[in-house]
Amino acid sequence: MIRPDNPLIVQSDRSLMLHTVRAVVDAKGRPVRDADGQPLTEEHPRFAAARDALCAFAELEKSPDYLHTYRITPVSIWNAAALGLSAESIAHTLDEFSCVPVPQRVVADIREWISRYGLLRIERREGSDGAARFELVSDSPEALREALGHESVRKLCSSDAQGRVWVDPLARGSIKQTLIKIGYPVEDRGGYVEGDSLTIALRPKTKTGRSFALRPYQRAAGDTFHARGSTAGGNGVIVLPCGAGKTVVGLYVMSLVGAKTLILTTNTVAVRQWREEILDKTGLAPEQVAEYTGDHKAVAPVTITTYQMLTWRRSKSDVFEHFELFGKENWGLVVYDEVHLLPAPVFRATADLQARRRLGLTATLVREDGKEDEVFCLIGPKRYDVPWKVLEGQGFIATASCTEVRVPLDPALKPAYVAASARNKFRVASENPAKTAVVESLIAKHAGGRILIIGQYIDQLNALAERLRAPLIMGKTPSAERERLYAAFKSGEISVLIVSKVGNFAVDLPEANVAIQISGTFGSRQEEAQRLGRILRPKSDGSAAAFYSVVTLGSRDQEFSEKRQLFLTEQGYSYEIIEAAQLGPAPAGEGAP
DNA sequence: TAGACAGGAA
DNA sequence: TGAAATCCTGTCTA
Repeated sequence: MIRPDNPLIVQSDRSLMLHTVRAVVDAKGRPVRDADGQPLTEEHPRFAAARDALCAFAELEKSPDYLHTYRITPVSIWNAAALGLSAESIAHTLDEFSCVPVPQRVVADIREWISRYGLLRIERREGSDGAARFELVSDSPEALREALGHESVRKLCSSDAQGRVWVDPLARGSIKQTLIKIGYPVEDRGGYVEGDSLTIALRPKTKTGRSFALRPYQRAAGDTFHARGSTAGGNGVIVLPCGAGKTVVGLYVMSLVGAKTLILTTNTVAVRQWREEILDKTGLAPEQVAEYTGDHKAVAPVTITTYQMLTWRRSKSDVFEHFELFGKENWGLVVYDEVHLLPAPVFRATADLQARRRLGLTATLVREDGKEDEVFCLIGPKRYDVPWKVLEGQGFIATASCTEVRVPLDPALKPAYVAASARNKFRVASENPAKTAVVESLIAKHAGGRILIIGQYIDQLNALAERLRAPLIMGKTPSAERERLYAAFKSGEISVLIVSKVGNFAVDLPEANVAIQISGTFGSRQEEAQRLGRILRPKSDGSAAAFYSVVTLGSRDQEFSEKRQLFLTEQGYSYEIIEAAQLGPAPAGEGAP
């Protein structure tokens, strides 16, 4: 059936095209034109509903102004299957929003993939000697035969005289990795070792005396993950926006599991923050919570460490000396903070950890290295997520407007840009000095606000710092100096702070309400999300936050900027695009030497 | 024993 | 695609 009022087109290559706008028509169905004779458009009335429905099983690929492109992939479908979506409900959603018939091929693919989820299962069998054995089973003999047809699978298991297939307990992870590569996401019902028990109680009041209660979505996320009585519970990933309290979800899951816990984070600042949160919000005593880092290698019932610590090697050919931490205690739960950054060697270690409960926490499942399938089979499927806009609506994160400001390339740089090799063009465009005037205009526009300026290149940031006479924090800045500047920013003593990539991680500046991005990593979607996250803490006066991305018009800078925006577009943020000229000239004298 | 800093790694 | 930041360990100083 053709329904021209619908916004979606499903193509047979499994890409989805979603119209964001439609033409405005008069009573007779003729397009309405503006004064210049251009057809008028309005937001498509079904766009928002379609976007929210699609994000459950498709990944946003491109998001130019009028037409968003999604893609359906096996992993996106399997994550949906793990959340309980059926092929019928997905097909129904596609059909509901589609303006032309949905290709049967696509529906058939979705059916095929969904049917493969859980087709192969790992089941636990108690041996006569009481030891657990793991059997690879399937309701479909052909599927099992096909899987065993692969040499790489056969290596990891053994068949007995009855034709039953036993998985080597140490290969429980690697066989799942192997099978997902050939299109069989295994459902692991092998269960978990309980680990040494440890009572972890959440306090009704924090140590600092503030009342503390789980937010509804935090409780729901933890409960869904834990889901007692189900062998499916106990592993998987919880996806929540920056600033939505992922640590608290971690604490809640720890209290539900009630066992010794190993927590892996990205850096030492995060290690300390986790420890403080645990001591502040649970009944655990300081000696029960240890930090295992370069400074201080302690192991306790709850131990927090970094990925880098675990993956450290004396030399390239050497062993990972700190992997033994995984075996130092009888852990009942392993928490992976920022699971989208999990380094490859930790995947290997995690493959051996399939008998432990595993919780991944992240703001986005998307990895720039495309290892989503490894996260899926080794940590687990997505168990819970909340769209950013939903939390915004409930007031848990601040409202934000996103604006992309396009600046022409400084004429003086044109020859350099043209002459630069493809790889250098990006840098030349990123460091476009014409961006300075835009930044000055934006600062003037938001006078009285707390403004963060975020960039990638130290030279560029240095120049800007000098011109604006604003302090700059970068990697080399000693931690004492950093803390002093952060404190001054929080107290309002300084209103403009320039940060390099250090600003991507673990900076808690709840007061910041304006962020201006002047350069960023090639096409990193999650970096953009992190940076917006910096200003999403709810403001005490409930005011909105503003995010600006300053890019050079018609350059590689602009191309990558489009890619960076994908994730936030998926979450329902739209970028208003303006030309630098619309901001008006930079205020005279501002920051002049 | 703590802090500062250099060097290497991914 | 490349630059920057981070972390680790080890050594030196006070």
